[in-house]
Amino acid sequence: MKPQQNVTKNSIFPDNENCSVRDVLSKLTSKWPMLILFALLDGPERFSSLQRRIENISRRMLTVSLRQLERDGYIHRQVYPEVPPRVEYTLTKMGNTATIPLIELVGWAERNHNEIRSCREKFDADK
Amino acid sequence: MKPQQNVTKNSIFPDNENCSVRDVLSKLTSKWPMLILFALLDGPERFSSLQRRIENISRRMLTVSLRQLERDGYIHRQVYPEVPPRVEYTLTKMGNTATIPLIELVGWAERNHNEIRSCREKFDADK
DNA sequence: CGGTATCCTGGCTGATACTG
DNA sequence: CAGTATCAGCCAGGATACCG
Repeated sequence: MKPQQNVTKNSIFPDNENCSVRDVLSKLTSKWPMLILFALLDGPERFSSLQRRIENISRRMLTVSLRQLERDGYIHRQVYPEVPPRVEYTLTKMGNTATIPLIELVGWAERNHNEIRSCREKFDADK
Repeated sequence: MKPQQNVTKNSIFPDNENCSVRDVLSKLTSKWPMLILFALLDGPERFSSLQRRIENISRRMLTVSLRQLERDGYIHRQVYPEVPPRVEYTLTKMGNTATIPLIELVGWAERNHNEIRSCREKFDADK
């Protein structure tokens, strides 16, 4: 479960641009997608409900991010042919497993953001 | 004005701008800082060695990212007053613990990037 | 060697208006 | 309700030149 075999001093990650590790992570951890995955952990959600739960996301960025998550297989988009239209988003199995390491990361951030803040203040004071 | 919060399900993360969870994660997982932390896992590194090991990073972005990591307390910058100058960067204790969930995340990405690629191709073919 | 300073561009992003 | 379309601004990030 090592990140790579580069325990020696090789270069860190290839920068292939075609779904490399860098590519996966950059999309997964960018501003909105991560929050969307978390919002879907409690079960299916509709577009407007997602927008309410994710503070400050614009309709446009919600659309764009949902499309990208769907494209990469993290979420499923179910359209119910009703009037008014209803669309529900759910985590796929892969989307679900992706949240596991993400939750770890969030836990770390919650445990450490106070220390980070104080480091930052100290650094700025010394300048 | 913020919209009323959902009664049943809460909003995901507050967007405080002052070292909140969102703030910590956005800096930690952005393009270069994560790679720098990984490069330092094997021990102290000098500026030029880091630039060699992190493919395609510019001198400028390496400087900027190192400064930010130092400011937030992830790394320590040690200057040796020699000629020519020598500067070594090392992970702090906190920086070290940060890599634990990050490595988990990288492991997930490595295990899943093939499936992500195939999802993506399927999605694009259906359009 | 290990950076700064400066300029500049492309892509991310938000705002607004419109629609099936 | 659940989007699209269009436009404009900003800033992360690259290129280049210079410096202690």
